[in-house]
Amino acid sequence: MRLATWNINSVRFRITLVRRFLREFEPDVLCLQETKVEDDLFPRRAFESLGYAHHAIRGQKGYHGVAILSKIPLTNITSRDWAETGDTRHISAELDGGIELHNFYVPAGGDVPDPKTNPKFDQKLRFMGEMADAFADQDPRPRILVGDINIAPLETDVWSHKNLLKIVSHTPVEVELFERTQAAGNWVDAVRHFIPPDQQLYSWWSYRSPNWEKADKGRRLDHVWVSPDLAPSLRSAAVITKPRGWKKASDHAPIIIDLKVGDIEAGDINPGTQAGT
DNA sequence: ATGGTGGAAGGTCCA
Repeated sequence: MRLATWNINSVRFRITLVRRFLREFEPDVLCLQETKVEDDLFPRRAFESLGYAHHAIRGQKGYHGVAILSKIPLTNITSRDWAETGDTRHISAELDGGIELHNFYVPAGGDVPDPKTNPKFDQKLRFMGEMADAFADQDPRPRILVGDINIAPLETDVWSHKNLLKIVSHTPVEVELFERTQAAGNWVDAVRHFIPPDQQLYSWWSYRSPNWEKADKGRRLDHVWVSPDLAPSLRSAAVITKPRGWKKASDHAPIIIDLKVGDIEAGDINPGTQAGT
């Protein structure tokens, strides 16, 4: 099974890029964040025509929004309001075969890394805290958590650890909370499972840096976690950097993981698609 | 201390 996650920054504005990505990389399941569209205006047909018949969509007008588009049937579709944001930042579904999939868009947190003066940062910390609690007391079962977590935890997940220590997304309080959430759910970082932590790895490059590729001032804000029972099924994982260079690109690159589950064998990711070095 | 870019909404917010 091939699973992809991508902060698309408006699914309608970038529907051509989404279709190109689906044709070139053929994931079985695609998780999107920042779809920026109400559910009844979601471009379902574009996905149906490429074989993604099963949809779990939770969106709102103009901001946020998450979606799961799948070739595999989805059941038990649910969503939750985390940290009382009132935003559409989460949707979950069960994949045929029994894997529980959670798709998150964690709040970015604003500019000032102080929960006392910046309500957005406070909300981000509470959001992550609730995520830690939510998965801590569940029975061990196959599950996958993906999304734009808006935190780059490792020193090698940012272009400069020192320069970003006080920048929201890489502050010590966020990193600590990220690690606590990961540990509470016994989550395995599927991407770092294959790409060693001493290697620089990013999934986001700001629009504000004109030559993003050459400057390469990126951060790894997007993540794929799997429950420990699924870790032996992991076959490969990669940040797919190419779509960041496409015309009208999202500022985030998609991530793909391949798993051997059931009778669906994972295809190897094409050479040359991996990020870094 | 500021601005750089981008999408969507709609004369501004959020990232």
